[in-house]
Amino acid sequence: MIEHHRQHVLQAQFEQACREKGFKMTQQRLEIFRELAAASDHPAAETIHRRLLPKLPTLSLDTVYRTLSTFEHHGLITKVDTTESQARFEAAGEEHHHLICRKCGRITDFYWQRFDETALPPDIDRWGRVSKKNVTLYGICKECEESGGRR
Amino acid sequence: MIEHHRQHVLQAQFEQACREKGFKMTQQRLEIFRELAAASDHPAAETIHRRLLPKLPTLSLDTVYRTLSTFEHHGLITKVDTTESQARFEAAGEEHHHLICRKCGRITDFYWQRFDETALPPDIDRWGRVSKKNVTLYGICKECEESGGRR
DNA sequence: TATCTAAATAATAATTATTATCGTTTATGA
DNA sequence: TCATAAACGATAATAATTATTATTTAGATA
Ligand SMILES: [Mn+2]
Ligand SMILES: [Mn+2]
Ligand SMILES: [Zn+2]
Ligand SMILES: [Zn+2]
Repeated sequence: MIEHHRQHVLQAQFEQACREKGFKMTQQRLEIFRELAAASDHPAAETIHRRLLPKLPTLSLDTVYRTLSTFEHHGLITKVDTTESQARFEAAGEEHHHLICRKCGRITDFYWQRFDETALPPDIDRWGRVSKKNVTLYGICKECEESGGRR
Repeated sequence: MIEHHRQHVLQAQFEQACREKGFKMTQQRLEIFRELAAASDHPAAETIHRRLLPKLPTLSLDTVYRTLSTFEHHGLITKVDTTESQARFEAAGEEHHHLICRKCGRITDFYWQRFDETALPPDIDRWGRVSKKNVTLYGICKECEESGGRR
């Protein structure tokens, strides 16, 4: 099936990345990467750990943290800007931005090409060199507006 | 002097806010608020505590945390979006945005009226109601570029 | 394919950031 | 001044993350 094929391609790409970056391709790393590539909800380390336990029953939470840290340092994934205490992660991909619901805490992607193409205010140059620009919108999502909210 | 007068006005405004919100005006709260209103570096709770100890030697770190939480719930201050583990705070003021240096970690304000006035992408409406929009720019500041960095 | 070794893992302990508990102090209103 | 609920400080507890270490394993080599 298509899904099956996609998995295969993803795995090949990941193996390639490991070879390039010079780190070992382990089952744990592959599954953590897969999980993050498939997720759209910017999971925390604990969430990833919980989701993978059925498939990798011996996986330690520490390994999840270590692996996420490794991936981040090599640019395969990024941490999301939040005001929460738990770090939230996502696979590095196309430039995009985030909507955060103040009630349920869900973090949703959105794309905004007009913004991506807009030049920064000129005085930014005096500050230094900018390499990434993020927009975060806070508000209340439709689901929470209608019901009374908490995830 | 002018500085002295400003302090006085600030204190009056703060006392007013306490009365309105219905919470007690204590020395601790006043000093924490003052410190945050004067700071431009988005200090963490511990930083505020350290700065106030000379003036309030019995101030507990716990009180700083509790007070910041109170202020935040009443909209007097806000947490800053970061990927750090420590929460960083600022007094609520004019709409503005942040530059974060990847090397030294300093968070600098910048203003961008063009952005503030720009309409959001239309499909955002389907998500819900947005009440705040933040831009965060990541990069390397001039100081770090020139020297070798770390705060 | 069997062997070797540095890197990675899991278990555990430690650290860091934040919040809760509780007895004492204090701001505020009668 | 007095009463009282709110806030404080000391301390303990919890939550999130990182360090330590003995064991396992990916990947290189013979
Ligand atoms: Mn995202
Ligand atoms: Mn700011
Ligand atoms: Zn919501
Ligand atoms: Zn810097």
